[in-house]
Amino acid sequence: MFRLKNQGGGDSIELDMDTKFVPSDHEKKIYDFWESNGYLRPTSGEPYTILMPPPNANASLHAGHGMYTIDDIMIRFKRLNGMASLWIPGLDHAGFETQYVYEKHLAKQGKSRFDFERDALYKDIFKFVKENSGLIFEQFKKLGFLADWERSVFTLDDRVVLFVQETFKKLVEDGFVYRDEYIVNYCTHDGTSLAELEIKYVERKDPLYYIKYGPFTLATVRPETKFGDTAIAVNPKDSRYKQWVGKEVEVDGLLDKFKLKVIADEYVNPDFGTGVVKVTPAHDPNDFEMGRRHSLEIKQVIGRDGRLTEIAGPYAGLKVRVAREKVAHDLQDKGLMVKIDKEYVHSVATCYKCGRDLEPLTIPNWYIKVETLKKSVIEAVKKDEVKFTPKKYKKQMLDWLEVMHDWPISRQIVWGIRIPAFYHKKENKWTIEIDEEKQKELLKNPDITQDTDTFDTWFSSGQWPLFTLKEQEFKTHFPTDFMGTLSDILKFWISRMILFSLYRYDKVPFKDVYLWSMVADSKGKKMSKSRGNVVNPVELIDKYGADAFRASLLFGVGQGGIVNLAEDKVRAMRNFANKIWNVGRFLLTNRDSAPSRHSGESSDSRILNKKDPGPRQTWQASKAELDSARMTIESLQKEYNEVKKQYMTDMEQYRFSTAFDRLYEFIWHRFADYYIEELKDAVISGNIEAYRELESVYLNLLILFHPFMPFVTEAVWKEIKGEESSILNERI
RNA sequence: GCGCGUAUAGCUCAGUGGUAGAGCGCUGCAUUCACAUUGCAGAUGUCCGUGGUUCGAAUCCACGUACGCGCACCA
Repeated sequence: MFRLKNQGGGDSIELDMDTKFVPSDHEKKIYDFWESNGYLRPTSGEPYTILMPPPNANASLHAGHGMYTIDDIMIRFKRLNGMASLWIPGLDHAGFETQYVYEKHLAKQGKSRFDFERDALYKDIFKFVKENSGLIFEQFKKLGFLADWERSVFTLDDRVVLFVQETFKKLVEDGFVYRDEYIVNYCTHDGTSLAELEIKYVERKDPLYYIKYGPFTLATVRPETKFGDTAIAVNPKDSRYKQWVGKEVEVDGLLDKFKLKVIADEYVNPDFGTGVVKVTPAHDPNDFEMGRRHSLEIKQVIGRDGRLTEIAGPYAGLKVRVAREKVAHDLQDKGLMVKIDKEYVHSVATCYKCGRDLEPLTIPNWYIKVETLKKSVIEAVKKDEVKFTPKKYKKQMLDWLEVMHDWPISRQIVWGIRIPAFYHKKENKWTIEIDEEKQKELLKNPDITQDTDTFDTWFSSGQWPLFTLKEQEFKTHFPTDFMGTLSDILKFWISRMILFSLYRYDKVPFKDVYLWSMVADSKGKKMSKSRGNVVNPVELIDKYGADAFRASLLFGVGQGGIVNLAEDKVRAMRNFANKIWNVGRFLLTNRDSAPSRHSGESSDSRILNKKDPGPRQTWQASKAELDSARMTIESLQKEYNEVKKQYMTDMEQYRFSTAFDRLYEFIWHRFADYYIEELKDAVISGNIEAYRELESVYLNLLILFHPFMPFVTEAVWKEIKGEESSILNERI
């Protein structure tokens, strides 16, 4: 720490500023200062609003979260530009994710969620989440984030739940929701269906069985589903099979002989396998579609438990995988197996969470019809009402919107917002009721039950911008200004936020979307536990300081997207923070060499008041030396102005890395290495003009640089301007 | 298969129609000086390949190759 110690008569001033910037000596203290002095909340001025992408409530900081720094940079930058920056944080209940974590927690105690009643389980998870939440905000504070924590919104807050249910009700009333037996990808392990986006496809080698099927031979990887076949399909243009189309053929199954209709459908690729497909509408999405087109019966062979149903006769109760091998074996025994292609590579739908194969099953689900709703989203994106940075995401968004299908929003889990749909057994109809009193009233009728499913998490978080602001703020703060978030949730989240916002408020939720990419290891490889390359940001922050960590996410980062987090880089940034600190130290040391000091004036105004002519200059210098110093000063001024101009452009265009690199280069290699060295002799021997110029440019640089490295800039600012001052009160 | 992007020093990446750049790493020198978390100097490159446009291409264009991402398909 730096202190001016007035000893004795007060004339001898001793400098006591550490030769090194030690982050831990400053960061906590500075953050507390910001927090207790209201710097987390907006000042007066034009509103600038960012809604923080809500992290999972029970999450703790991982490297990817570091990129929230971008949002903080914008908040600080705009504040320094005189705007009323408001950053509203929040937490997401993250339905499936969190329940998954909780179930692992239960498993450790030898329990499973099936041991609990619905309400008890919900309460337990709620407690679990409450106990584990808040940690991430503390870590965000370590990173210096200037968010208004008191306004934090949790996606299970009462008013949020109500709002989300309201949206559902409105969607139902407007005819955008339907309930249907529909084929979904179901994880039999996690016990829930997943949306298209949550599926992870993996390439895998599986045997492709060529089996005899009536007069045909056909290829399948899933012989065990044959008990659910309700047709055989060929391509209508396939001359080989034309004679069979529309006829029934007798098939010798494993259990008995049965008759199947042969249908013609464009879906069938005549070049694949034998050009003949068995149609199992209950267990294959494409077959399901074909089944719809041809009004085929749906026969469930696999249950939600992942085991074969009684339709499978002797195979009933077997798990899918076991059944497959047994069926294949038995087919072979009966001479129905033509050949097995063991080299067949295909991609398999797996659960993104647990990695197990998903079972396409038919399950009743609430669906949102997106055909009409997405039109306005496409239009808004095309018209740049929402702008994307980097630009490539606009195209990606539009491409995806084109193929966006109806969205199944029911999840068979407890942790989430329960769907406010009530079923009348006798009348066989559904009622949507969001009023709690009326819900109780309904449930008094023994023939009425509430749907046990909850909404897909993205159904609620997709409405994030609609329930984070206060009612009256919609006039002044909406659309919000900036949405900085991870690129991999572009489709999950960004698209839905725009959709819901346009649906309910007829406005886009934000003007700019900035997508940062994955934070990877030093080699650009994705961090993963299995790879063992996961970097814990907290350790880096403790070791090198928050500023260094933040800066390392910006320094030398290309537009390609991947951010390499390398300890070397963090260390280099720590060194840079130290450089900034030491420039301040140099200036303070020499503040007192300026001989123009007179007792009645504070040191601040003496040095910083440019109007002060410094009349008592006793410095003796040759004219040549003076001229040389003056020329250097002019050149510094010019160079600084140019740097500032480019900085402003970079910042407005969200080229954070470029802005940072430029300042880094200028501060270190021009300002410190060149200008200070050039003017050093003059300063030391008392040329106050040179001193003032250096200090003035330095202070301005601190302001420009503050959004990137908030702590060190504030720390030096306080050294120079006093403990109670803050760089956040300055304007660029 | 379709679309998008990337390819530059040992590593990670900037960059520009006219002499090839940074950080880290490496080599040498300096040091009572704000900073050794420092400074100065230095070495290191078929700027992915091929062809084209041009007075001139690492830069623009085409094709190819490799990698990354998105989408679709996957019986």
